[in-house]
Amino acid sequence: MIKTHEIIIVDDHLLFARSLASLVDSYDEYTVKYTFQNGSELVAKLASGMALPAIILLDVKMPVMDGIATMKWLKKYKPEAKVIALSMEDEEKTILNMLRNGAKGYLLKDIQPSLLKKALDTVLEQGYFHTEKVTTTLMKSLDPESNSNKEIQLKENEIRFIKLACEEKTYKEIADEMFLSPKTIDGYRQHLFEILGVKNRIGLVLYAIKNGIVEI
Amino acid sequence: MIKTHEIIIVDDHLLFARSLASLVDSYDEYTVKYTFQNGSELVAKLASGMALPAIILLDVKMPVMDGIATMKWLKKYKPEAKVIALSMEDEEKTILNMLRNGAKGYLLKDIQPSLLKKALDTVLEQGYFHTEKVTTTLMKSLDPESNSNKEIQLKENEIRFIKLACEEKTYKEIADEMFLSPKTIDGYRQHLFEILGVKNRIGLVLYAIKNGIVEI
DNA sequence: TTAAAAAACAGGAAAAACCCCTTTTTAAAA
DNA sequence: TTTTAAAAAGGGGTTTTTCCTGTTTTTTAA
Repeated sequence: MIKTHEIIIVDDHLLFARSLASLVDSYDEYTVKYTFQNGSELVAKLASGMALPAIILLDVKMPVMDGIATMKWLKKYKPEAKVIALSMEDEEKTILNMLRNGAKGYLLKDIQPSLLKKALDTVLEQGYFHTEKVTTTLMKSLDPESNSNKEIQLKENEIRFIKLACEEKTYKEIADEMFLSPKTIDGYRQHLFEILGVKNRIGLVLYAIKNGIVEI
Repeated sequence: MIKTHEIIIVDDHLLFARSLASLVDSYDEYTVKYTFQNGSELVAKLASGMALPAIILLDVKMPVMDGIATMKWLKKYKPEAKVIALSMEDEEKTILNMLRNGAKGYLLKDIQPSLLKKALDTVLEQGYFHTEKVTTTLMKSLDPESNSNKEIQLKENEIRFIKLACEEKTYKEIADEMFLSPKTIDGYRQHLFEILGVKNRIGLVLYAIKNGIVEI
């Protein structure tokens, strides 16, 4: 009797999710148990007692509850979960963020399908799987020369401010909307310029977009 | 004997392409003949005499030769091709562009997989298939009231200016870089604010990003 | 060639953004 | 309870952006 490993897929693009399920199901050793459209659905199920599958294939970019948020939850409540992150982008920061939160592997969606199979097998056998690309990124991040290694932690209000700053509003209007003094807003602005290394509001907007703080 | 219709999939994300193939192959009536990673590969094959498949599933956003470029080629050399566009984004402009170039259907990748089956069936039977979303977009674009129908044509210099405005530069610096008077730059600014319907430079930057004038 | 349109340029002024430095309030730690 | 640190608010200033109303120059087309 062949033992099949259960897989859960989390991806907001249903067509992709189901297609991927179809592919995974075509492997004898694996069977897709569920597909979810976002992290919340997965978390809800796990929280209500569902057993962990052998592997979770987790999309990074999702609305509602994205890959990173989901990883953080899993790290806290289900640290033994084996997660392979799936992503369109190869942004260094995102990759590191997922790995730092316990992802066992990171696959770009443009890989050869055979690599998925290999990734699944390897994660089960060895506990992790990383492509050349990810390994390189990892190495680079460990390089002390590379200064870009410290994660910037933004406060709740700062994020609220940034989001509003990415609209066509004046600081005065933002202050009103946040029920704060314009001077406080000015303080946020100044502080953010400093820690993010930007020169003006344009830089702030670009930072916000590049780092997924705002959707456009 | 069941007759199966041949499908070709074009998508740079191999994992998605193969997964989708797996899903399509699971339908009795359809079989995937090829998967290509970009428009060029498809075009090359067609140009060298390959017969058209029943339906082409064509990703919109691809490197090398994207969906729109591919549609333009097909419109010219293989106008009888039945193409269903696949896309992540529901940007009105892109949808219209694909349809204008002869796509028979436009599916967002977050649809229910069952809808794909329906789309394939319908395109074969009726020649086209459109979801509610696309129909609405179409209607809106035909509505003469909707002013958003006239494509905004930007001048060379305006585009140069916009690109620089998306960096952390002052208008003075931009003027220097373009060898123009700051007053001319101010004229560009004012004119662009008007025709693009934005209130300030932030709006301009957002417009530029949304419309692919700048890469971020 | 000439009239019209578009592009470049300007003066002046208000509004907004940006900057530095201080004080008050709040929250947490010793 | 006192000390400390951070968040919020303020004072007062410079620079940049934005806006309005023009003129001059260049380009386009009749």
